[in-house]
Amino acid sequence: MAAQTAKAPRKRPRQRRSQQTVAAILEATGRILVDEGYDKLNTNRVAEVAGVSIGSLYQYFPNKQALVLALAESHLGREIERLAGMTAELQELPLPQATRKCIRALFEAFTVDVELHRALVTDVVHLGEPLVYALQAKAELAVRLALERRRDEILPTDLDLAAFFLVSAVDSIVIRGLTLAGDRFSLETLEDEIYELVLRYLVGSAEPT
Amino acid sequence: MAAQTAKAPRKRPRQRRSQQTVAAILEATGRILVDEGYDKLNTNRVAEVAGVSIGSLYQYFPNKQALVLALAESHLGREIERLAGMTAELQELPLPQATRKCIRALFEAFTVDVELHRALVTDVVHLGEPLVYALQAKAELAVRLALERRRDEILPTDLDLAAFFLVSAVDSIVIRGLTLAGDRFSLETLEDEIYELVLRYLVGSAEPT
Amino acid sequence: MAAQTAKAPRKRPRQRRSQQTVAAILEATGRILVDEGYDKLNTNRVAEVAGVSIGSLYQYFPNKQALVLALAESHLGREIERLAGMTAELQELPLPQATRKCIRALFEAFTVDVELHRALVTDVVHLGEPLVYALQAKAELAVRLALERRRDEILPTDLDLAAFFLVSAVDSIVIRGLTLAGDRFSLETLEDEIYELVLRYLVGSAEPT
Amino acid sequence: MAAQTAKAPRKRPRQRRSQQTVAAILEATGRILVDEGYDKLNTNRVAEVAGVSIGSLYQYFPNKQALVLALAESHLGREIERLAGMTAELQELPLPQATRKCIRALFEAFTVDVELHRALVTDVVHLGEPLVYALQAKAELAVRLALERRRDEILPTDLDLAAFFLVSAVDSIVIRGLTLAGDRFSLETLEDEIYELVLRYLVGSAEPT
DNA sequence: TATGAATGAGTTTTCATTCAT
DNA sequence: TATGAATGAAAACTCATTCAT
Repeated sequence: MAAQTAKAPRKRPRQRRSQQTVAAILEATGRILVDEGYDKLNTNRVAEVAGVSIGSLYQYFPNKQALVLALAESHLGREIERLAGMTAELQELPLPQATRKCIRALFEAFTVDVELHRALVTDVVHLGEPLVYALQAKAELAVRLALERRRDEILPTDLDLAAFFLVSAVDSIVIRGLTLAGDRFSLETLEDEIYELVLRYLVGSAEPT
Repeated sequence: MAAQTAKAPRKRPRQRRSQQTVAAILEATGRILVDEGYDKLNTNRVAEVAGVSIGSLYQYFPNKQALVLALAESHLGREIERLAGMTAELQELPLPQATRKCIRALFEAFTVDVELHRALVTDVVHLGEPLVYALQAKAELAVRLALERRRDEILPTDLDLAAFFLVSAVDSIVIRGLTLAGDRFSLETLEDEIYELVLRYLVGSAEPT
Repeated sequence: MAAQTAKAPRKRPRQRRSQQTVAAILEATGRILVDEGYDKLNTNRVAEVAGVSIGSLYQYFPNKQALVLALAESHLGREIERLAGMTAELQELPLPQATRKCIRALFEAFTVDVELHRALVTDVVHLGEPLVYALQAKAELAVRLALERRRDEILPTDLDLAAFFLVSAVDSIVIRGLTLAGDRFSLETLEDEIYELVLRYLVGSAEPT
Repeated sequence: MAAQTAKAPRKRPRQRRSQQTVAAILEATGRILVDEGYDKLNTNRVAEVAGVSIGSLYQYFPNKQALVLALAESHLGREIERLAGMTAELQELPLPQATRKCIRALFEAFTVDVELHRALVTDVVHLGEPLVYALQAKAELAVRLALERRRDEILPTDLDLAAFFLVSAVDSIVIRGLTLAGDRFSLETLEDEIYELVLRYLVGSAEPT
């Protein structure tokens, strides 16, 4: 997993024109990643698809990795935002509803662009470990906060552990449900069963929403 | 110079020396994959690390993909064997003990070489999806069989779904527990909590082993 | 994208600000040349180091060569001026004193910025050969004039040759003394020994100044 | 003058075939350097001229600089050998003859392939500073040894300084004589005058060989 | 006049794969 | 069978220069 090359973007685009360029580049990257996979992704191709010169690409991204990383950051970042926005209202609801809401939000976040999410999560994890870690950490924090407020209602006592478990289990089930087992279970089925899993883990038995 | 598409190993090594060569090549592949990632994996380097000539490598593997695939097959295969051995005895035990045993087996299977497991499951999915799928399927099958016998004792009714859930959740928690959160929780803690998670999911509450 | 061949600066900077800009650009060029060598010198970097936009750079210099050439001209020009100032008074002094004075002048001229001098004389010869040649020629002329007046006192008969020898030897000893052998000999030691060398070459033995 | 990239050759050619390849590459490098200059030198061109694939070039040289450096090493190395071979017999001769012989050897060494020497010494110094330094050091050592044996016959007392002076002066005069002043003085003229310079520096007056 | 985004030809470099020995 | 030199298509990356703003 070692990575010795600089991965940070090269320079921030200041003018409107250059922001469009960067956007076009990232979009092209995503498109290629989704359509053809990481193996087929190369900078020349990206530039071409983005309708931008290869020089422009290198003006903003020092190398291929930085490019993919920036895309991941931007995409996962948007997902994180979505989840974050939810934290507040979670506090007010009773546990079952909060759980339900949370799971649905997660689903929606991942489903905005499943294909891209999938590509990033499978092809690119090895680049974006820190990102994945950050995403996991953010999610755990939110969950932990939610759990703390209900410390008395729930079974788990080590809340760190519980948060880690919930995030890991739910996230991976969603991803695998959408990838490996993409055609075996419907989204609703998955969502409902995750709800059961979580609620039983937390309080021993699930009640209808 | 075009890449062939054949993916099967070129010939079965019959003699001892050949087997050692193949083993060395696969080991080198694994090491590079774990230490430096798929991006840095290239056949010349593999040959060098394996202490074998590039010509010899191509004697046994028609192309790069076949090489990586063979590694995945070999490693995941070993994991599958371990799990398979478990199926029989699971049937006889009461649920809690069976669960305990099952979790421990999964744990041990994945823990043989977590890093490699992780590398294969993340970096290489795009090549070895069928393999990863097979592993997951094998595991699900074992779990499913165990669940079927206790159909009446447990809450989930869709046993396919339940098996999918259990395998996915446990697998991912193990992987993340050992990698992302490697220093936050001990193996025992993880194992115990997984036990809780599973048992509650299955029967609503956990009892001591 | 083809490189033009025009080598003259594009326009004379009339206003103060322009002059500052040009100065900054030349200074940056010199700094990069000295610190990192001709290979690493590129116009974008020069502009950046100079704190000037690349567009401005091309406002004053039609191409990269013109840039480097302008630097060489400016720097070597300053050296030439120094030497020129010396010519007159050399005539009046007796040989040993004239020699002493001459060496000191050369020394001072080359010592203003040895590193830059060296960089220009080594890295850039292939561009600025005419300039280096001009410098050498100017120096030779001065020396030659001084020798002519003492034609009878000195051993060498081919004064062209002698002038060439003296300038070459002194110049190179100064440069190498300050770079390659920078820490082996002090400036005074070098100057004194050059004096010996020159005087013996001219009259067969050196006398105290 | 900073240089951060690896400059050492990549691997030693073991088989006869590969030695030929390396030789062809170096020869092509030299040819291009002489005919078109360092600016026009590029790896593709070198490979093409050498009649070798670009891949082969990179098998032996990690980058352009290493390539040029290897050429310089090989060429200057040959020159050094020539000079070194001379050291022994120098000891036996009387000073004037020894001097004469030494200068002639130097001339011959540099004249084997003047054009290449020139190219290396002008275009490439900035890469090969350590080389130039080594060459200078070797030469100084030889001269110093020769001077020591005649400590009583000569004027200079600081033999380190004297050796440094002689090597610097003679070397630079030869080089400039062959480059800047290439058409002004004949080789014989140069050689004779250098002889005068050296001998007068050493003993105050020159005698015929 | 200044700015800096954009260009793209030109170079460098990699690496899967072949093949002579 | 083993070796490792050679190949070259393809990818990565640079940088002098232009031009819209």
